[in-house]
Amino acid sequence: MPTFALVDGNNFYCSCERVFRPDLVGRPLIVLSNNDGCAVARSQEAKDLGVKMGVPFFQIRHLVQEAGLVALSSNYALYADMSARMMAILGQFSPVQEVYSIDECFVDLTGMGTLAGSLTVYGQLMRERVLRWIGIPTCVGIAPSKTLAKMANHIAKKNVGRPWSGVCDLTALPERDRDELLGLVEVGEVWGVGRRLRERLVADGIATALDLKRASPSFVRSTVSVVLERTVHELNGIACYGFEAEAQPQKQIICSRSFGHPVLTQEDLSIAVRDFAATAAERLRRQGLKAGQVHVFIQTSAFRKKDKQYSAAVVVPLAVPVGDTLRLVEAALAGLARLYKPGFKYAKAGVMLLDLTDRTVEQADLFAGPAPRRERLMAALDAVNDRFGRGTLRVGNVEGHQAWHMSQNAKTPSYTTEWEGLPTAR
DNA sequence: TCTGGGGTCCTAGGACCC
DNA sequence: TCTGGGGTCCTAGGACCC
Repeated sequence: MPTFALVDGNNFYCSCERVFRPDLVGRPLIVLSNNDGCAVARSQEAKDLGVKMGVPFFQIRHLVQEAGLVALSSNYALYADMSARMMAILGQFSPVQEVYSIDECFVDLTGMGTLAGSLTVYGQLMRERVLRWIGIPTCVGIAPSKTLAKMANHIAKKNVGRPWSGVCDLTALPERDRDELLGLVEVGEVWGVGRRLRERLVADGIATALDLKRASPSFVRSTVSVVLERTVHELNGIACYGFEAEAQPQKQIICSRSFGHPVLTQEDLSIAVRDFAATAAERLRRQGLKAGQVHVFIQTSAFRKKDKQYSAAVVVPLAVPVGDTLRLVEAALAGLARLYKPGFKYAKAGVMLLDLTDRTVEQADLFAGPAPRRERLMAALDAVNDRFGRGTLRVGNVEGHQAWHMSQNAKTPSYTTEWEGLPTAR
C-alpha cells in the first residue's frame, strides 16, 4: 500500500512576506490579488478578524485603520522563488515528489516508517528543516491516498479533534479513530468537493467526510460523477491517483488581466492583447512548445450591473503551429478585430494559446508555403529579456498607452531574485 | 470608486459518418 | 402517411483546484 505525505506552507504568501518583514509577525496580514483586488492569502490574525478568502479589498479596507490590518500587493517573483527552495528541501526526504501547486507537494513515504522511528517523527523532521532553512511554517498530512493525505493535512492544520503539532498521520490510527476524525470534517473540505457539489451532497444528507466515505460508490457514480466515485474510494484508503513526478506538458497557456481602469477603444485593447499574446508566447517557448490556435476574449465587468454588458471570444486557427511572437500577436489582434464592439467599458481581456505541440514536430502547410523562420530572432528576444528583465524588448510601441495597466500599491521588493531587492543590513 | 489569474478534467450535445 | 441505429469526434460549458 502506498503512503502519501502532503506538505504545504501555512498561509504561504503571508509567510513568504514575513520571512523578510519580521515586523509583520503577529499582525493581521493579507496578500492581495492582481490589481489589489481581493484577499488571496491571510495570516491567522487576519482570519481571526473575519477576513474571508477572496473578499474584495475595498470591503475590508476599513480594517487597516480599525485593526491594524496590513495589505500587501502580490509579489509572485518572491513566492515562486521561495516555493522552489521549499520544494528542493522537501525533495530530499523521498526519491519521489510531486509538486502540486506553488505551496504544496506530495511526497512518497512508502516504506519509510522505520527511518526515523515513525512517519510522524519523519513528518516533524520535514517541517523543522523547512522552517529552519527558509523560515516557512508547514503542515504535513500522511495517509494511504492523496485525498486522505489532503484530509490529514487539513486535520493537522485546523487541529481537528486534538492538537497535532503540525503532523497528522492517519496510517497510524485504527479505522475507528480515523472515522471519528472524518466525522468532524465538513464534506466541503474534502478534496474535489467544491461549493456546488457540497450543496448537493448536504441536501442528500451527506454532510461530513465520513458520510461521503460511507456512500455507495456506484450510487455516487450514477448520480454525480466518476470523479466523485474515485473520491469515495480514496476516502476508504483505496488510492485511485498515483504520483505524477514528471511534469506533464501543458495543454493551454493563458495570459489575461483585469484592467486598472475601464478600457474603451480598440486601440487600447490592442495594446493589452498584444502584450498578453507576447507574454503567453514567451511561456510557450520556454516550455519548448508551439501553438496551433489562438483564443482571444474581451469582457465588460459583470460587477457593474448598471453598465451594458458584453463578452465575447474567438478562436483563430493557425495554418501551422508556431512559437513565434510576431505571428501569435498578429493572430490575436485579428481575433480582437472580430470581437471588438464600440460603446462598452471593457474590464478584462486575455489570450489563450491552444492545441500545443512539441516544438520539434514539424508539419508543413501544403498551401501557404514555408513560414518565415524566426527562431534565432525569438531566441535573441528571450535571451535579452532573461538577462535584462521582462519587457526590455517588446513588440510594438507599448509606452504611453498604459490605461489598462493594473495597480499594485503595496508591493514588497523581490528580495531573492533581483539585486536591487536584496535585503541589506542597516 | 474599488471584485484575480492560471490551470485540469468531465460531460452533454451536435455534426458527421456508414 | 410513413423517416434507424450505432459509432466517433469536437466543442462549449461546468465544476473543480490552488
